[in-house]
Amino acid sequence: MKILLADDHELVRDTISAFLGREPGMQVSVVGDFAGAADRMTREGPFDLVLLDWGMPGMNGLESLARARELNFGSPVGIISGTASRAVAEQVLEAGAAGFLPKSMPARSLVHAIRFMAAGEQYAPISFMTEKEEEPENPLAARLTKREMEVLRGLVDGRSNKEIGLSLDLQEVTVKLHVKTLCRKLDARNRTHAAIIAKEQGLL
Amino acid sequence: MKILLADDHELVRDTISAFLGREPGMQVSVVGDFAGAADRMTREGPFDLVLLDWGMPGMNGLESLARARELNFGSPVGIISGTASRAVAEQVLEAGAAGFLPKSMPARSLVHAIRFMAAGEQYAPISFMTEKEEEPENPLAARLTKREMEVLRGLVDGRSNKEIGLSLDLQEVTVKLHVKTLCRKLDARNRTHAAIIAKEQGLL
DNA sequence: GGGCGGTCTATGCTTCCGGATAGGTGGCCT
DNA sequence: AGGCCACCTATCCGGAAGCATAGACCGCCC
Repeated sequence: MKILLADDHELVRDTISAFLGREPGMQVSVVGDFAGAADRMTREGPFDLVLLDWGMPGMNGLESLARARELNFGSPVGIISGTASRAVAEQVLEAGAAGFLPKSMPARSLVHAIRFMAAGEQYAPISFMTEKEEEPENPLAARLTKREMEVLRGLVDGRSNKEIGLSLDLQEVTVKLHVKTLCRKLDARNRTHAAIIAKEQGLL
Repeated sequence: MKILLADDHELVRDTISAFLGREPGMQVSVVGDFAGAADRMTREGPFDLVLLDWGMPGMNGLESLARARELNFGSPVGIISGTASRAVAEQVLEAGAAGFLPKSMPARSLVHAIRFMAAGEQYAPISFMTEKEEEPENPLAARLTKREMEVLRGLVDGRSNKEIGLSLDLQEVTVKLHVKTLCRKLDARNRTHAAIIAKEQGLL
């Protein structure tokens, strides 16, 4: 089974190909960008399965996916990504990708997924496709109440306690209370730190 | 040699650990977030080398790095990242990380790097540290002087004027001056707003 | 030399923040 | 009913932040 793996992270593609190479009958070729993948496909193709990283150089979304499918003579082309959302996954599967492999999936599933895709089936890890259904929620956000979130938004906008109180129809002291609670819950040393942490964690 | 690898991408940590596991004398433990890493270190530590992904859940920049170094009793702690810039690399090395491993490095170098770091040396791939010299300078950053940038970093860390003054060997009043100037240049209404703007613009 | 910008410091003042303490209300659950 | 929790308010205090004004040093450029 001839497989082509395209990923710009050399460390990742090396170790994955080493991992797959131990499987009997698997021959893994690796490249670091889309141009390299296209080149390999035209010269050595078609492959039984081509895996393209969604964020690699030269990779241009669905357009590149379609082009790869042409170059591979219709044989399966799957997408692999470390950051893409479920929406992207649905999009690429809709567009005819052989599968979507988030880098958060376990390695032992990878072999099965690859054989599955090479056999012409469409693959996507169930856990990934379902878990993010309605839970892009931040674990930290769950610990904050509605009021605290409103005050936090004021903090991030750099407003004073008084201003926040006015916009939320609260007394300044009450805002102070929420700010103190926020600092405790976010493990921040003061309002500025809390705002920064909120920004970093994407608590908006 | 006991190694702890913390990365939120299961596929990546599985294949890397499988790759390293073939090396004689290497025992690789893996976890998926910072909390897991902290737990392992307290219960099974110290490790000869701990590798932390820069973007994993619970990972909070230099703060987490420092905490990990404590938990590992001073034994080497390195940073691994797929996206971080050269600036981040320099920052973590400055902060005492055992090394910086971009995921774009070849796997064959990984083993050498690990043995190097476990031996107490500091490692970073030369190619990565030199090639990215071309920095897309922020237009706003050009308007800030060196001192102002230093103070700004203090702001983003949520430190008080007094603390910033101590770390930079300045009087508190002087820090206040720089903060005021920063607010004017960044068009911020106060220190918190300035810190947020700096974060959004990536002025670090 | 003179001007200018970056840097540092000082004094004095008002306002705001952070923290402690002490309550009060209403909703929800057992 | 009692307990818990989110939520709101009040008062007090020390310290920090923010602002203005003023003076000084240095390096650089015209």
